Amino acid sequence: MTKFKDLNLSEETLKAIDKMGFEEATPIQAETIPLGLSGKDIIGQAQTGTGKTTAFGIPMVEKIDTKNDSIQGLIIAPTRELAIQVSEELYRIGGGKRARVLAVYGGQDIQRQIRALKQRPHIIVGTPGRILDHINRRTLKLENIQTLVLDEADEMLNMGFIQDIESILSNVPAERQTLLFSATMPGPIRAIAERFMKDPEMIKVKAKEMTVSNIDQYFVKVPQREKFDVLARLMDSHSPELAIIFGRTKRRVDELANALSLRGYQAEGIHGDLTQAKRLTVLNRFKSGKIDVLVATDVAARGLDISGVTHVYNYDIPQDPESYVHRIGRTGRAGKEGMAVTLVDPREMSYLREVERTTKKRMEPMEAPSWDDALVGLQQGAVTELEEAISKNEWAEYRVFAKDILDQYSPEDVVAAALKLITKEPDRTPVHITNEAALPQRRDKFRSKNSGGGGYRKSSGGGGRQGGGRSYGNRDRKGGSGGSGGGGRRKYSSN
DNA sequence: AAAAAAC
Repeated sequence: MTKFKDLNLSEETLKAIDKMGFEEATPIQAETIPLGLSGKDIIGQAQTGTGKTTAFGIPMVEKIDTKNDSIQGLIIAPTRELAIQVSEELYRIGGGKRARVLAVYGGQDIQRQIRALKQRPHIIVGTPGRILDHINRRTLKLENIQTLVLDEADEMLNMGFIQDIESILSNVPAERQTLLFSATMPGPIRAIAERFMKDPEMIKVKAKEMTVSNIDQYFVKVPQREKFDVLARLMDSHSPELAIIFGRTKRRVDELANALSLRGYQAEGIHGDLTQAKRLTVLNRFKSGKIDVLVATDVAARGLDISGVTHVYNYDIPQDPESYVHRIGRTGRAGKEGMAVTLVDPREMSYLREVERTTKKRMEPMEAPSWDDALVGLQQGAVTELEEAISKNEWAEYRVFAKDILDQYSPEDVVAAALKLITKEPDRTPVHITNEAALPQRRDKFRSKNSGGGGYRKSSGGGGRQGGGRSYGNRDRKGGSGGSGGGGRRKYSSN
C-alpha cells in the first residue's frame, strides 16, 4: 500500500491531502502521481470513485508556480456539474499551496466569470463550450498552460465534442503535459487520444477494481406499458435509501418525475433543459437527502460522485453500452454494495445481450415483483421505521397509554396494528408514460412523421390498466401525468 | 437516435 507521504510531495500539498482525510493512495493514484510528476503524458482508464481526480489533481497542483500569475493548468470535463465537482476537489488539494482554481461553465453569468478570470487563477476547470467562448472573447489566455487534463475523455472525444476540443487544443502550447482519463477505452477513442499526446504511458486499473464487481446487476423483462408499475413495485420492495432512475429522453424524465411524485415518492428530475440553478438545487437536494429519488437523463450518468446511492434503475436500456457502464457506476461506490436493475422491453432483449458483451458481465434475470411483494417491502420498511423510533428513545411520555392498551390487548395485536398504521400501502394511481422509446430499427416510413406514443393510446392506456381502477376509478384523463402529447409537435397532420 | 455543451 502506497502512502501519500512516500510520494515525494511538498509539505503544503501533503497537509492539504491530510486535511481531506486521505492517507493511503488508491491504485490509480499510486501509479499516476509519480508518472505525472515526471512530466509524462498519461492515458488512464478508471472511473470516478477510484480517486481519479486526486490522481491528476496532485501532480497538477504540485507543478503550479503560485508566484506566476498565469493560467498553468486546464481541465476539461463533459458536464457542468462534473466541472464544478472537479474544481472543488482541486481547490481542496491546492489549498495548502494557495493555488487559485476557477470553474468556467455555461449557464452562469459570463461577466461574473470574466471578473473572476481577472483574479488570475492558476487552474481552470471547465466545459468545452464556455471555455471556447472565453477564448474567442480573449478573456481566457492559455499560452502558459503546462498541464492539460481531459476528464471522462470517452465522452469528450465523442462526435460533437471533438471539434470543440481540437479548437481548444490549438490554443494550448504544444509543449505541455497531457493527461487523459476515461472509464471506457474503445479503440477509436484511443486512436484519437494518441493524436493529441506524446508517447503516452497507459495506466489501467485492474478490471476487477474498475468495473462493477460490487454492483449486482439485474434485468427485468417487461413490456413498455407496464414499466412504470413495475418500477414502482421494484422500489417498494427494495426500499432504496437513495435511488437514481435513468430515462432516455428529457421529456420522459419530466414525466417520470411527475408520475413518481404523484405516487408519493420524494422524486425530482434533472436534465439539460433545466436552468443551471435548478440543476444544482435538485442535485443538492438529492445529496442532502431531501429527496431520495433522482430521475435523470445521461447528464447525471458520468462522473458525478454522490455518496450513498444504493440503487440504479434504468427505466430504459441505454442506447450505448458505454452509457450503461457509466450509469450503473453511480452506485456501488467507495467499496459499498450497489444494485442496478434495467427494465427491458421484450423487443430489446438482443440489445441487452449486446450490452452484456461489452461489459463482459451477465445481468441476472429478475422477476417483476407483484403488488404483494411490494406490500411486503413496504411492511418491512415500516418495521425498520418502528425499530428506529424505538432506538431513538423519545417515547417515554407515551408509556402511560401503552399500559392502558396492553391491559386490553395482546402485545402482538398492538404492534401489528401500529405497523399497519405506519405502513404505506402500494399506490396504484394509474399513470401513463408517453414518449415511448422508439426502437432503432422501426424508425422508418410511418414513424417519421407521426412519431409513436401520444394521441391514440391516451384514453385506452390510462383506464384499461390492470389494477388501475381500484381506488381511484376513472381518473384516466388526469392520471395521464402531465398533459402528454403536446410538446414540440403541434403541426396539423397533412394526411 | 438522444443527450451534453455557448449565447
